[in-house]
Amino acid sequence: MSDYLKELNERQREAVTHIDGPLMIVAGAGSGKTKVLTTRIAHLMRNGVDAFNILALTFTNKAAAEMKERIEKILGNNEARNLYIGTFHSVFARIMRAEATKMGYPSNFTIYDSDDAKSLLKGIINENNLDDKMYKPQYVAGRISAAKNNLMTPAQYQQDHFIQQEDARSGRPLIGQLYAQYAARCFKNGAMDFDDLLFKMYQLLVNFPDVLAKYQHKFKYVLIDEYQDTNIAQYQIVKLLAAVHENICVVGDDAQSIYSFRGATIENILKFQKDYEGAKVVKLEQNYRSSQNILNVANRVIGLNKNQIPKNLWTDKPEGEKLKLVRTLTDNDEGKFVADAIAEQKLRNHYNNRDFAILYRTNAQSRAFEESLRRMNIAYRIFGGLSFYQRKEIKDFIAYLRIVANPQDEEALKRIINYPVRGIGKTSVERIIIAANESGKTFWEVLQEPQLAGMKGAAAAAIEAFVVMMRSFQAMQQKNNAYDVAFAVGKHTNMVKELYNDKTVEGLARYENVQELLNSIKEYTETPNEDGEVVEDKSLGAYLQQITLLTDADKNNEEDQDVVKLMTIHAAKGLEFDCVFAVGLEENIFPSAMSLYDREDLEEERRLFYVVITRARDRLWISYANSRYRFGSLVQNDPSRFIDEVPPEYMDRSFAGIAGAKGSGSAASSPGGAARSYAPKQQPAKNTTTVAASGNTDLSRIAALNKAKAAQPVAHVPSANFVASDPEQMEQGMRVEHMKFGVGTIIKMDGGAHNRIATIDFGAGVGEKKIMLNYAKLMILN
DNA sequence: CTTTACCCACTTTTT
DNA sequence: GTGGGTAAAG
Repeated sequence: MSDYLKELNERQREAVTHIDGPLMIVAGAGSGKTKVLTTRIAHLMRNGVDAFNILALTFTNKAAAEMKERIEKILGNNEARNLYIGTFHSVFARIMRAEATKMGYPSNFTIYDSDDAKSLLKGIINENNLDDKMYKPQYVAGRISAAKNNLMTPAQYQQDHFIQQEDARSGRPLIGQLYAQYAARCFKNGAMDFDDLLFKMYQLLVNFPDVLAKYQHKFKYVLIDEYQDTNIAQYQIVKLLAAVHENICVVGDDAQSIYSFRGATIENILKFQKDYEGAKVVKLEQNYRSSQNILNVANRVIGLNKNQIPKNLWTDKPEGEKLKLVRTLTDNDEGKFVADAIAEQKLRNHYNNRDFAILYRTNAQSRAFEESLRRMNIAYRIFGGLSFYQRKEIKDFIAYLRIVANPQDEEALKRIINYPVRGIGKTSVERIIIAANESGKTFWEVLQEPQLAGMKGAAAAAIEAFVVMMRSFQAMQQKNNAYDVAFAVGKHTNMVKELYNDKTVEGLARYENVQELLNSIKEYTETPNEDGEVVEDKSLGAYLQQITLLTDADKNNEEDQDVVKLMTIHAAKGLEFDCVFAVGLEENIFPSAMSLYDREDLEEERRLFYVVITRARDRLWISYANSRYRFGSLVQNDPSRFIDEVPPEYMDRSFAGIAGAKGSGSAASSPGGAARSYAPKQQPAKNTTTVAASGNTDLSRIAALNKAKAAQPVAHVPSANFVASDPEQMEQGMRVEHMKFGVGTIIKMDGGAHNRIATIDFGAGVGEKKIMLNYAKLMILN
């Protein structure tokens, strides 16, 4: 085990064996960055540093898990479990859990994900009677997020001239006010959003010197992965934590900085040497991943960017295959082409599914590939997109648990107070919110005394029943574990039963998802604490805080499933694959339409292109479609400008026609294939579409007319003496008159005592209708 | 109060 | 094409 140093090259070893003092590792793509980080941590421990004194921060849970695993492997014991390794967010959440009460938060504080944050913000925008077209929650959330990532309080935001000017110019001068209200409401709800985990952490360290001292002392060695992606808040926190010992090691690659939209600033890595005088700098420039050809392309592409630390990435691997550029007619053809190519490569070069990745710019692009892979019977898995925990049914279920752990959580309450339906509707909720805002009480407190909000009768009774139920769950929490509470919630709210009774396909999936959630909670509570000294917090509160920070990619780490992987390029950073399909290389997609007009933005897109190129070990395809469906309609985009930045000598061009099209070969060999259009087959198609189109307009007009006629109830003029009768008296067989539907016969009665529903046959033209007697006006005729 | 039927906005990228 | 939000009917 002690020969781990032998597996390193000279530069790597230099970085690993540097123990005390600041160290910056500039690690090019595929240069063994993770290996260096993990080996360095193992080396520290070998040299007497206690695992408890090492903090390693990453950006994804996956990276953290991988590091931990690899360190364990090097060390050959389980000392690694005492390390503090995790994402910025999860490590800070863990610390905040211990320290939150100092800041006035409950230790069971809720973590709001972006959906929670947006819905809270939306409510606030409405309360202020602002136009949510102008004040789009997403936009406002973005401004607030940026402020927090720059460590700016609401007061500072409102006093900052530049920002005020910006907001005024964009026609949204009140954002500062919204920020203040949003922050106050989060606090009242006992909740932190993702940005707060950083922002509040910073405030904690600044405002409580004893806390700062404690963690400075604890974390004698600090390591930061992907330093180029840190934002101001992360940068300042790290600076504070490392200030005493200055045993800080950062690893990064400016060429792979792709998170500036999240406030990351490349400045942090560029000024490291100024921040820490005498810092040692090690450059890792040997690439162990990609073939010569792939690397050449990557180097040329990134060379077009102006801002960068000079590097010379090289490899001693063979030249390898050229890149393949593929043009298809449509997005569906692109999907088909990729699936075909995978099938072919598997046969010809003995690859497995797991050796392939399909990488795209936006999550929405996955559909065509899913369909074609499924058709070809190729196993795949999509990473990212909607995470398991963002599904409606899961969020609903978790909302209950959140209230149990933290009754202040208004967002969770609003979410489920009437789900499953229990007769607490919109007006009741509005009243409660108003009462809560006026009295300064929390939503939950108002629920305790619904009379104060002017509630009475059925609504008040429903609220009371709801409160009693929630209290019983909260009482359970004291004695029972998270799973027992969750099980009771599923049972007593009727949620599980309701989903079970929904026999539609989606209903079934929802039911299964909830079962899966319950299972995962069970697993969480039953997994015994690891035998190291670290006693993991198994409470409901800890569970909830943890899962909010989980991404889909983290959920199952069954790495070895033999599946093709589909994900965004962002999600693929740090990963590598034998064969990579970089798809959707079209203007407005990649580079994104949002980045076309700003040099900095465009350079970030180019870095993204660099990232996708450098994911590939052996083979790389680049594809684009002439036209594709976006927002449900067909659009055409030019080929991406990045295609022209690939030196032609490293790239083969081809054209993938429609499946089975004989023209595919000839098109591929024709000159300037990429620019050539596929004309011949389009002539007849054009004709048919025109014919169909003209026919369509008439048809659809007629259909629309018919529909309008049918939808309009047959004009029935109510009798002059029409008086609504008492619904209590209505029974099967009676003849009744309806205000709109006319005269009919009650053929069936159902529904509960207070919600009777009559099925009435109104005869030809109207037919049978189900009428809720409480609301419809009917007159008994007999 | 609840359900349904339209209408619209949505697409960068993530903790 | 989708999912969420709103208006009108039940």
